[in-house]
Amino acid sequence: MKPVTLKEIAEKLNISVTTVSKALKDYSDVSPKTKALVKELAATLNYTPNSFAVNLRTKESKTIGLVIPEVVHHFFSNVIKGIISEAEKEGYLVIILQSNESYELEKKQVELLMSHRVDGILISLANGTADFKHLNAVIEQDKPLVMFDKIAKLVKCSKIIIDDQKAAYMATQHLIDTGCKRIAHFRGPLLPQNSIDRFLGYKKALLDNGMEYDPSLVYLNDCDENSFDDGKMNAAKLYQEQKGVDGIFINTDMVAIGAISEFNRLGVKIPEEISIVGFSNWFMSSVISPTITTIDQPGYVMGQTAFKQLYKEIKAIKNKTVLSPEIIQLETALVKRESTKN
Amino acid sequence: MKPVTLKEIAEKLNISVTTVSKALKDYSDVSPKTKALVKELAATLNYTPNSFAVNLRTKESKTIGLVIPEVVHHFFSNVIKGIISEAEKEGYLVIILQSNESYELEKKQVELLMSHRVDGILISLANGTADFKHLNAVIEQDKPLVMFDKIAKLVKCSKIIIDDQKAAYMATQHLIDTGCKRIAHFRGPLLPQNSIDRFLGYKKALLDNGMEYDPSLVYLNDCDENSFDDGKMNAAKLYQEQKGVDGIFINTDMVAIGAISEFNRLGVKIPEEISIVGFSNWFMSSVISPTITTIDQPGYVMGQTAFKQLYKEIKAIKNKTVLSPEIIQLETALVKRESTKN
DNA sequence: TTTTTCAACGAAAACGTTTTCGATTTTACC
DNA sequence: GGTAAAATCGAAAACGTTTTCGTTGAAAAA
Repeated sequence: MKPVTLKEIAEKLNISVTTVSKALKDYSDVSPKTKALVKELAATLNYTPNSFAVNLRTKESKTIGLVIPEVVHHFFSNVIKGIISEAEKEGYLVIILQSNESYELEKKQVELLMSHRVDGILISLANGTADFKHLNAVIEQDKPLVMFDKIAKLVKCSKIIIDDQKAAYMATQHLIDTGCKRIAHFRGPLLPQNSIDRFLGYKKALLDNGMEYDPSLVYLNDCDENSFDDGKMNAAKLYQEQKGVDGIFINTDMVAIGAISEFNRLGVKIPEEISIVGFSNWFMSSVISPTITTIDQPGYVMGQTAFKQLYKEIKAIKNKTVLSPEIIQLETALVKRESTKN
Repeated sequence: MKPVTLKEIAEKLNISVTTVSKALKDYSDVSPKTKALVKELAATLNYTPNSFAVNLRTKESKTIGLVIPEVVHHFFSNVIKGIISEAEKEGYLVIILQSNESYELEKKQVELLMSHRVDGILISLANGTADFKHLNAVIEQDKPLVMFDKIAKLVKCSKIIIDDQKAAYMATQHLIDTGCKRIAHFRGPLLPQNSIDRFLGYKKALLDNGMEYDPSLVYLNDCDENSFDDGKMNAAKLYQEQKGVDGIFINTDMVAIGAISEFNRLGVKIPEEISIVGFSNWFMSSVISPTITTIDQPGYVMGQTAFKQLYKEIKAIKNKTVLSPEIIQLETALVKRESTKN
């Protein structure tokens, strides 16, 4: 019933706890015979080390924390999967917490993870987060912290990102290349870095192609999310304003799907009357009608990379070596589908 | 730099570790004055208890494990979210592991969680799992185990499920009510209980309505997943066989989406030529064209309920009271959309 | 033979808490 | 003043490991 301990094994074998512990860890100063005896008994008794005690001794728990804005989300699901699969290879477990795009909650979750003494923290910021005390506190305690996707440039830690600006440029350029003359942008919320960078890429593409940048063609969301309804609302607004828009670069596929749904309802033909490019390449975008041209964002690989970097830093701290933060940029690609003209 | 300990607080205040510990936990045998002193110093030093030591002493970690077949999955994402949000209320953290629909991996993950001594385990079985030793091992060690959605009837533990048979009956009845005369079923993999129950519900509905049950109209998947491609392949097969089918009840929305995609490609009109009912009410089903009539499966609530039940059992074990396993059935509902007539 | 070396083991401290139980001091009461 | 009761504190054991440092005995070298 009660879990077996080293002590019990030691007593049954009439040797010391020390020797049992060493035998199981293949120390060189225990004879092959006793090693065999100990290992055999441990196996038959189904011994597993008490990880609470091990943690206390070694000061590490082989557990990391992950804070993301939202679990029910195609991109983040993929990131989670990448992290878990990579962590597993190194024997790490992952505790997942949500910020629900709220700064307050994010702060609380980070503190919770710190109090549980995870070995490191992986985080993608809430859209509203503009204060970084809670993150700097982590770094000051010498606990590895790696940010991914939604990052803060001002925090001194490693970051795994894509080149949002370049990807947005690519997306906008594709609209231009396929004949769009007046291109709007659904920008999403104001704050997060990706939103800013995607906007900048959009603007740069327009200017580089000698097109006018018209601020009134940039549509913001009401709240800090990127929802289906945001897409619908902005599409309805754009339709009503009749500004002669023939192409839209949209911040996120989910919003693009909302927009398409609204345009379908209004009888606006895509891509004949309006071309649309989304962002992220959610699975859904490949099955909706029309299928959506979008930017492929490598969530799974981003998760893997983020963990690998965190792991490097965890090891570095154990060896008391200092690692300077790295910024790792992952490649993106344009996926052409039906929502833009050939 | 190094975390503050009780000992340090005690030394600074010239009192014993015991008193510090008790002061922080509001024991009645420490004076209000010292309580105030201790609490103040603890706050300014930013003291947080070393959870490794607490775990070792109290033999609990306030952490539970969750094993699911797949993270990138609309239904399971919602379950995860429900679990995390409910766990948070009680101060529990959630470690998530994937089985990738593999029995071997599932077994390994459960053992991993046991060796990390989580306080309880929540699990939804892999489709291939037919041997339950790893689960019975958990129960024998007196560790609370709650299964949800994909369960094994033979394991003596609490289960949170829906009435798959009833829901499938409802779905099939709706096809019949809207005029379908020859109804096929995409059954998914053979093994898991839901697959069996949904099939039984389908069959019962046919027979209750005086319709013929034709086994050749039941399509299985190639592998243990329920994928988009399974839907495409089965749809293609059904189309090719020309058996006069005018309605299909499909195991899962993802498969239904695959089927619809294939029918769209083949020019088969939905619902005019073939009506389709899916299962689970994935978000995607409400935006694809045509939108899919489906069964709403309450993932979020299922997650919440599963944690609540697990929590009850964790508390019970702490109090050394015995709780008999409960089977909790959640309600489902038919969501009528465009893929069925009227 | 004596000395040196080495293989094999164990005692004990440490990690930071929690909790029991006994000791001491203060207060209340007669 | 003396006694009983209550209030306040602390010593110490315990949780189960890991690791340092000694100790022992036997084998090897002198």
